[in-house]
Amino acid sequence: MTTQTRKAREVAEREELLIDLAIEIIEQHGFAQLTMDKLTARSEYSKGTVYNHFSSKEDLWCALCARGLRIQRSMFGKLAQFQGNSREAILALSFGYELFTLCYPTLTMVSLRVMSPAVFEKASPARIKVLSETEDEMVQMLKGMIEVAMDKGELSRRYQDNLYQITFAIWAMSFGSVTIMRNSTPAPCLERIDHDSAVLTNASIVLDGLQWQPYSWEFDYHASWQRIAKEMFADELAQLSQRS
Amino acid sequence: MTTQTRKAREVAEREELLIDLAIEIIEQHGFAQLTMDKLTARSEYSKGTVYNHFSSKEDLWCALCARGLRIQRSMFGKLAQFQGNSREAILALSFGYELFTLCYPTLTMVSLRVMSPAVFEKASPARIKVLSETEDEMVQMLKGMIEVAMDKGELSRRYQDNLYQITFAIWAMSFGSVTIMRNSTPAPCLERIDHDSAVLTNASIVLDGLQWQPYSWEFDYHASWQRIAKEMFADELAQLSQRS
DNA sequence: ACATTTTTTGACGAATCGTCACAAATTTAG
DNA sequence: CTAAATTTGTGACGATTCGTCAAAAAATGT
Repeated sequence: MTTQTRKAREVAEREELLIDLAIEIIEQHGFAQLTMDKLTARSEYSKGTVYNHFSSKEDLWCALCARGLRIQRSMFGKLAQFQGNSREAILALSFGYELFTLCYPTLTMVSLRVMSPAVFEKASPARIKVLSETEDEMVQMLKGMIEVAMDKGELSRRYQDNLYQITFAIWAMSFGSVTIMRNSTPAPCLERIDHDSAVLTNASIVLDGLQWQPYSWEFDYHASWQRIAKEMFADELAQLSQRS
Repeated sequence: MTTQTRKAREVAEREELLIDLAIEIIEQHGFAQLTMDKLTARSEYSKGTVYNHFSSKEDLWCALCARGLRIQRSMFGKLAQFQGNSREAILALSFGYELFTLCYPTLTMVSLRVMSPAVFEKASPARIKVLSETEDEMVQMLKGMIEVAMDKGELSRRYQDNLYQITFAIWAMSFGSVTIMRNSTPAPCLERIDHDSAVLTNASIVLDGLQWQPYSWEFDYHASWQRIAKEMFADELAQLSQRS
């Protein structure tokens, strides 16, 4: 079955290439300019071939979204090796998520757009399966950290009956903070908060609320935040500051 | 200047009518089916007239979003009269926001879609101004509650230097929770949490983290949640349960 | 009653989506 | 190695959609 696998690999490679081109289009001309015709024109294939990969425009969006989730997963994997107490490990994840949105604003915006039943209905089932599986892998990583923290006695057992509720709280706060800060309408109140530390502050509030020790007043988590940046993401941050 | 004001009123009324029709279209045929042509066809006016109201499709979206914010503001105003301690008052706001997303899923979806620079760039400045002003009014209400709570000694002064950070934390958590729960891809982990109490739980975590007393273990906020439902939104909830 | 200004109209061009009959390439069979 | 069968790729096409604009209709002022 070598020809089978070779063919399949070629198709997969072409799909990655098409996704790269789609991202290029968005970054150069904006989200609205991503059309199937333009993607076709930029590739060396024809419309029919592009439609062989993506059953619809919405399916293409989901493919972009899946790419974003894959990048996030790899960042999370890297972060899991961070040396520190269990609370710092969670902060590292929040840091990673915010950094992702800064490094890949395009993919972030796409994810936001994709989050709607209307899109899921038009995307292919296979694509949606990949999406939810990748997302779940990350949730499982987070859940693992929570279990470890509880075993070590650093996290209160008050919510032990539904660990998923804890993952949800952390996830919702990170997502909400970043999404409002980066995508919302220019609201006066948003100008009054410190964008650099807002995610750290909000994460700290949640972790304090979960009675996850050491509390924010017992430990210098600002130092942790900076250590995460320096030890885990020196490259990404250098690249980011160079860009702006 | 009676003719002037009469004319202006007629225009405003027609605009509200057009927005009603747009919502009808979305609810009957889905978001993607809302086109300027269809809106024109459903109205008794012509395309040019519709474009006199909404400079572009994006501007129409923002108008829908503004309608949603106006409804939220009126719900918030009603909630501000809720009798209870200062923490319960904040819970009432969270309750109101969740109820809004349940009562008006269409407008909620629109708000999510609108949150992107690409849309704001194509919308008219006047429309955006209305949006950010309405949003700010609600933030100010929230801020007022925070100040009262601090004065009464129910809320720790630890974050008193940037009250907006507190409003942001509460807002981000409510928004994040509701958005992920209602719009996200069907993730396995989401099926494991109790959708009815997730917003209350998450809000409680944040308020505990802010050291907002009485703490969640000192007071029965589930009872408050039900009281808010019964005293403030009996009508809306009855209507809602009847629908499903 | 007539001129001027404002509002409304709908046909139009450009651009987009997704399809499908056909062409090219690849695989299989003899 | 050749021919049939199957898979893969092509791009013209119909159906929609967006936003514009010259011309018509209505409203206003004199």
